[in-house]
Amino acid sequence: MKDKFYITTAIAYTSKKPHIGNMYEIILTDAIARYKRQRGYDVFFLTGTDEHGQKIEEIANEKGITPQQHVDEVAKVIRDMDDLLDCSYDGFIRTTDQQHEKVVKHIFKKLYEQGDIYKGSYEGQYCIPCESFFTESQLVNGCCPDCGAAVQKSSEEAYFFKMSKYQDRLIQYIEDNPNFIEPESRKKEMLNNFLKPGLQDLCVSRTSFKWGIPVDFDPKHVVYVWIDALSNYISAIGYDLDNQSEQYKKLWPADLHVIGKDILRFHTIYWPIMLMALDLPLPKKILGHPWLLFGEDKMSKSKGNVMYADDLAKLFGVDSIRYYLLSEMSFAQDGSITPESLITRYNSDLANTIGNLVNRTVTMANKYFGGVIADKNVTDSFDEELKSTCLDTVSKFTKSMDSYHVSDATDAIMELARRSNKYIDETMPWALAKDETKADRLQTVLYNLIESIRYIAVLLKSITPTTAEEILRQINCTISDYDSLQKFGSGNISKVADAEILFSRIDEKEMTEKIREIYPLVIPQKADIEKPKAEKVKKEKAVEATPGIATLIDFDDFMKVELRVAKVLECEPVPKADKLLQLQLDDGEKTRQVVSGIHTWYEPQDLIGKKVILVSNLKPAKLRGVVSEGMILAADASENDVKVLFVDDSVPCGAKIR
RNA sequence: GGCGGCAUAGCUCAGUUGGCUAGAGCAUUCGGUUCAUACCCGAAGUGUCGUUGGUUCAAAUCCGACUGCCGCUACCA
Repeated sequence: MKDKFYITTAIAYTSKKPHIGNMYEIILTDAIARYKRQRGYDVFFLTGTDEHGQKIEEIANEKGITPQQHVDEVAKVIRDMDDLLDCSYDGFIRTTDQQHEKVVKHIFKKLYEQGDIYKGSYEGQYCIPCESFFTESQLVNGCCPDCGAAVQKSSEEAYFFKMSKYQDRLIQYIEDNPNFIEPESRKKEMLNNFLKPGLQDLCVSRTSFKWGIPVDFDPKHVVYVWIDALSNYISAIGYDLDNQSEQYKKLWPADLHVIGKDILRFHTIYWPIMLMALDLPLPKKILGHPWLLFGEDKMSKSKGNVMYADDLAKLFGVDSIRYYLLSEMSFAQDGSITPESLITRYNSDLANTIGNLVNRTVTMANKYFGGVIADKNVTDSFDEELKSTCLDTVSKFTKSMDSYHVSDATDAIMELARRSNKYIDETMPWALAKDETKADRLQTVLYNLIESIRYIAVLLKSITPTTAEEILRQINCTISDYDSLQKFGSGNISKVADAEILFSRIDEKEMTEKIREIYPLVIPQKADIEKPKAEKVKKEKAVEATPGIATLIDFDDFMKVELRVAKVLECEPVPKADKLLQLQLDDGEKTRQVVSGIHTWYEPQDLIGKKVILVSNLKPAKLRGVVSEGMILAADASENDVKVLFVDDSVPCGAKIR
């Protein structure tokens, strides 16, 4: 009986059309799924869409349609894109599916009834586009640190999940299963930043919007994103608390969740804890993949550097896009897409190396023998090397795919293609063709070549499925199972079809123009090319000018900072914080509150009645929930000591310092 | 501030448990070839393997310090 392999992508948020970088995840997952099928696994590949939340509600309102209409539209766009890119998913879940909603309600209720979820209240700054809450200190200029949109203060009744209850069990699990989180560095982040310091309870419901799954027993709440979205992995395969489907019993636990590095925390902490609370086994592995950047920047609409897979597929072909993403993205490091690199990789790898290899070989077979292929067993020393490269390639490919290092696997295929091209030069078929007595040798050479091309085709099945089939068609081969790669010569090929070009070479200038037509901002204009260099020089100069000290600033820059003398009226520690003191200051006009991280060195009585220097025009911020309207100046007296700068008592409060 | 990662040829990166003249792809130059999509093959390369101490018969590879970049995070203000 076949082993099962249950693999998932994260579900895509139905706010807008996904860009090329967003599609990397499902292509990666698809390559792994196809590979596992090739290896004989009974694969179930799940993907889908995350369709709830305030942002969807707002977009629908703006468009004057219902949220359901909106998500129906976008879910279709996403699914069409998946289909276009040949993603061979077996299941497609939408979080608006009735069955999913039912399961989520049940899960929420069960967790509430067993005391893992309790009612409390939530306060924070909420970014609607990102669907996330932020603390004051996370904000950048008072706006969302991710997208830069304005945030709004929200405080509302909410349900919370008691995360801390399970944290020790989870730490234990992660330590017992060292490969649970990959890449390794991400595991350390999770452990050191969240688990070891102690988990905060997680807010799991909202009342500020309606577009979500209502909480059964308290319908003014809707289930907030995590319980809703994460449950898809079990609801999609028929989990339902007390009545679990056969499919669920077969598939769970998942073998691999493929997700973006940005949502690792939710998949490696909250999701496992939810499962523990439900008394279900944990997934076997979470793979946090890197991002595809545009050049060195994150893709975003506002930067104008967004490209879409459907546009690019029209220009380059679906398999070229798949190949590009899979070969360009390494296991743990962010990858990069630019029109130039896309064209270069296409030409050098697909057109010149693989495409040309197939074309020249099949052409020769037709030219010299009318397409007939046979192993006449007239060998030479070159042959053995080619054969062993074929076998080595299989084992390298296998090893890489088994550990999900897909770009290493594509490298292995390219190596074989290069080796095969070299074999042609070594054996010089065109020279053999001139000598009739060498016809058998020539047959053998072509046979070996076609067989090594078969290896390439079979291995390409998971990477570029259409191309793989096309190559097999041209070499007229039906034996393409993975096991047939065990032994060189298993292809049993006797006659090839006509040669047809797989990837025609692209003219760089022409293609660059075509891309510029679609994405005018993506191709840098001449003026922009000089710019980054200039900036770099500038930066270096600034550093040079002031060795060891910060960059020099203008007087005007300094005058932007308003410093005033203020008197400490009251001072007390901030509750639940051991480094923070909360001060009430007289700034000459009014009393203002400042929070300072100096409790380590000062007790309240050391400060009360003293006069200090206040940065009075600092944007207010919240620290540990307490508003701070400015900061007081202190000096790093030594590595581990801080001294507050006190001012002579004769200086009046509010006096300006300059 | 805390935790983690990375610094190798012009560019993008490989370098397994320390071992002979440090590798690949792309780009560059030169040569070869003509079956093929001006393609392929070969050669030339350039490298103080971030800086600096140390361990060792031997270090890009191990340890310490420093510098720079990146990621995560915070009771930084």
